[in-house]
Amino acid sequence: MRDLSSELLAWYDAHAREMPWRVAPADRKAGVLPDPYAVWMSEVMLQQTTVAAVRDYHRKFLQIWPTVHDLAAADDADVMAAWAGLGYYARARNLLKCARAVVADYDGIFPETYAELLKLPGIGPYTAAAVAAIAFDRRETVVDGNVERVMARLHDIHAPLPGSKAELTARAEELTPQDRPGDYAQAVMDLGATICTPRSPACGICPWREPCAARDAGTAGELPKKTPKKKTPTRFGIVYVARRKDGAWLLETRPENGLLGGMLGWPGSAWTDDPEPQPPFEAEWTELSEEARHTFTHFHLRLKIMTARAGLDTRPLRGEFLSQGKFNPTALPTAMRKVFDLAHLTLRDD
DNA sequence: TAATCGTGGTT
DNA sequence: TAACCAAGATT
Repeated sequence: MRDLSSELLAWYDAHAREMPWRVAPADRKAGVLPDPYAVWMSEVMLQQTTVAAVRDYHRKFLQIWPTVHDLAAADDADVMAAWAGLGYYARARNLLKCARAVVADYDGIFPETYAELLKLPGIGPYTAAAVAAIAFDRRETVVDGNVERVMARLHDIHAPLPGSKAELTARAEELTPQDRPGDYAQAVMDLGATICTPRSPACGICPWREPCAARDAGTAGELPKKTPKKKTPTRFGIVYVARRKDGAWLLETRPENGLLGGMLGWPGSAWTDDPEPQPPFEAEWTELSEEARHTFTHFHLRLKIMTARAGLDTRPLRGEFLSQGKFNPTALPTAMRKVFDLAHLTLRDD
């Protein structure tokens, strides 16, 4: 039986992608391991998110909060504001919970085992394996979208995801080597990201082209199969953008759970087929000519924007006025940011 | 188990 | 343009 993992590691030694939080294979061979905090941070940010999108956020977080102690002591609102734009905001809430748990329960030292990591907030099967393997070089098997795709092709597995996940995981586990499991984990993912891509895989230059069953069968480009998803519906909503004469904006912190949970946003209606108007205070609300459009994972959203001026004595039913200096539009999630971009000109300073 | 949860880039 | 896709976790 050929040593597939060794062949992939040889490829990785020459072709590893460069990432700020990653220790290059040559340095790892010299005994260097990365900062577990930086690795954990990167893996959480990389959940369903591209490396390109993560880079700047990772740099920013490490600069503002260099250690897990710093992050654990941070204000919730500051962390959510720093995460704004990256999406999947439950990750940011769990990031903070996890940092506080590591400080409180582990004296600020990240646990090294899969089982212990898995107990922490925001750390699931993938991230627990990734941190254990990459930060501590433990023999754990990462199974992300890349690994699923590579295994489906290597073994020419046509059963559709997500049902085939267990089998793909088993195939991945039996390939994980005792030596350099951390580099191996990163190697499979690099392979999937750069060679064994979803469409038009570069089989001609793949280090696993010879043992690859799908390459042999000519089915690589159509794997892995996935059960079809239903198309995304459209929901509607009404948002209210109000500004006080002193320049303050009316905003609210959204509930912890649910869509955009814990993030700053404009008060407004629920997002439904036919939303009910819910002005946050009595006023002459003016409808903006253009609506804000945004697409989430599972629905399209169209927001009608109402604007009004508020008096200094206005007491809103919901939200609170944030002074000009305290309100930073970059702290808004993208959907709310689009509303601001459309509305702020009509409410500009007098 | 299946639905929920963002965003930006690619095809 | 619409669908697809990205180093998934949670409930």
